Amino acid sequence: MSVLPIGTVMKLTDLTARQIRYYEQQELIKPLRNEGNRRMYSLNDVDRLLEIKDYLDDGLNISGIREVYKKQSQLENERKHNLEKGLTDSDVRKILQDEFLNIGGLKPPSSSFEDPNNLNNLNKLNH
DNA sequence: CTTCTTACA
DNA sequence: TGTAAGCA
Repeated sequence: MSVLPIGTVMKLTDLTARQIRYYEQQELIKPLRNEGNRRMYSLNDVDRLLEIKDYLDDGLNISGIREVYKKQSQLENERKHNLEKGLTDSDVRKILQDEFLNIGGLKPPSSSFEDPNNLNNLNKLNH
């Protein structure tokens, strides 16, 4: 996956080597190293660098961007975790929607809440 | 020639 | 962030 030397990435992102290495220090990207200790970047690294430029333009600082990616991988893990329990994204949305309706007391136990299968899903979700 | 690390008028 | 130095 990682085959691009820093020189190529510089041209592709219009960033200086200094900046690219600095963002690595800040753990915004994690390029691999080849046998000669040279940094090798993937296309995903390039995309991320381009993203970082946009965030910087939007006024975010390094730590702010770090938090964005942190929360991002956080949600990513939750999604995977739910999938492991047999719940698709649409299942989760449906369950969450039913919860709101019932908490508000605006809707008596409906078909969905009395459905054994949905109760089972709720229990899994509240793990 | 390209990249790496370290350091700083 | 830029840039120079000394290696690899």
